[in-house]
Amino acid sequence: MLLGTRPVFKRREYLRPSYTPENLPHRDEQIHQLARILVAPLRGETPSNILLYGKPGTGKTATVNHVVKELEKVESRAPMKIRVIYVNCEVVNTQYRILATLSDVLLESLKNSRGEEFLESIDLPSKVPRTGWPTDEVYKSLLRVLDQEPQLAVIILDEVDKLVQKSGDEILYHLTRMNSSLKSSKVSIIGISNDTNFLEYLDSRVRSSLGEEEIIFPPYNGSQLQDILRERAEMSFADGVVESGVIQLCAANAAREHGDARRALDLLRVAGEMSETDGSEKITIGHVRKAYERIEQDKTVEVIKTLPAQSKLVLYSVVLLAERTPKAIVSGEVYGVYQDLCRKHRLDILTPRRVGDLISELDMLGIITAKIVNRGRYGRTKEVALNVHPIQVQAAVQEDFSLRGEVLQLSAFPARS
DNA sequence: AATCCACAGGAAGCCCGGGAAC
DNA sequence: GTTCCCGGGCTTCCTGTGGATT
Repeated sequence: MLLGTRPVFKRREYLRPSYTPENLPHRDEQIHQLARILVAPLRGETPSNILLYGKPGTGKTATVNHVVKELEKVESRAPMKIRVIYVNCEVVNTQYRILATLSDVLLESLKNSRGEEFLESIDLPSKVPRTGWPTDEVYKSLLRVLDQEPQLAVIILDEVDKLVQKSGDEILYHLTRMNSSLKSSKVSIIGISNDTNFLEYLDSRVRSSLGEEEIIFPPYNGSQLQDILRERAEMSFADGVVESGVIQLCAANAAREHGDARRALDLLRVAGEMSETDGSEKITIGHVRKAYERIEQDKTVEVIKTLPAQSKLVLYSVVLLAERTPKAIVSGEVYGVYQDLCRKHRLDILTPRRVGDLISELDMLGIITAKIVNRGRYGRTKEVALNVHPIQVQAAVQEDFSLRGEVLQLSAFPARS
């Protein structure tokens, strides 16, 4: 930031995805629904399991966090303890580890309130080992800890769809039926899913118990996104720095992308950062455009970075050829350069067959375009064109490929005839 | 009309790591 | 612990393609 320039940001963190706002515009209905369901067991009713679903960035996690905070505020007046356990199933993604995580959290809090000796006296460990126990043993100990003191355990399973994809729905079956095995405590499961068709993958018994209550989060539309952005902009930026039209543009962009509020907020934040590096005192529509490009670019670099080494090499071969010649690039040439690269870096050389598949995969990802052409006498082949800027590829490939400072020179390859 | 280039892309099977079952 | 099974990455082998060339 330049000296003497007024800072654009007041509190940048309010625009970060990790921040949960006090106020969630256009989610009142969902908040009330969720709160109503969660409060019921405190009045003695059997808790329901809840499934929340909606596209990414529609405020599912934020809503849950919000309601949970409210719930914890009223805990002192509630007839039983309220324990909220959050599990992100993308990280903790096996049956065993989920059960172990849940047990550990509960054991920890029991240890804090009653002391370690108490745990020993009733033959409970202070921690479930990361591996080693039979799964049903962990399950039994979870039930026992829960019943040590009357409590309402709210188990939040974020990204459950990922869990089911990876480990099946058995764990959900057990979790949703825990209430019938508990004497004094109650359990409420909240599943959060990005996948709207998620329920269809489930066993019918699980489906009916997890989907007892469903809350749907529709995508935000343009004007709703504007409301959200305006509120956050107010909190994050200095007064009057956001030029008119900026909010609208950010909202419109995100509305096109399935009403993803996270995307919209990112866009606004990056636009702010853009104006900051410009040394500007205002955030303009131009900054939003730049921010958009930047985010798109970062996305492709990210995709390339996560490619397997061999694919990177193939892609890099295309880049080298594209820089070398304006002519159409043909798969055979790509393979030639690829071989050279492999030899140079002492990597195994894959067969042309496999490299052909890798080229197709890159095509699917949109990084390159490959189309089949018949060149008569000169055979049938694939013409390959690069869809991203060579610089982006270099940035992504060279970093972790450990090209060991040995920058690949174009001159290292013989000119093609 | 026949030929032939330079591959595309299907089928089958190998190899290996990881998880489940015994 | 061992065995079994599965899936993904990869190779080998193969057949197919269609227009420029002969």
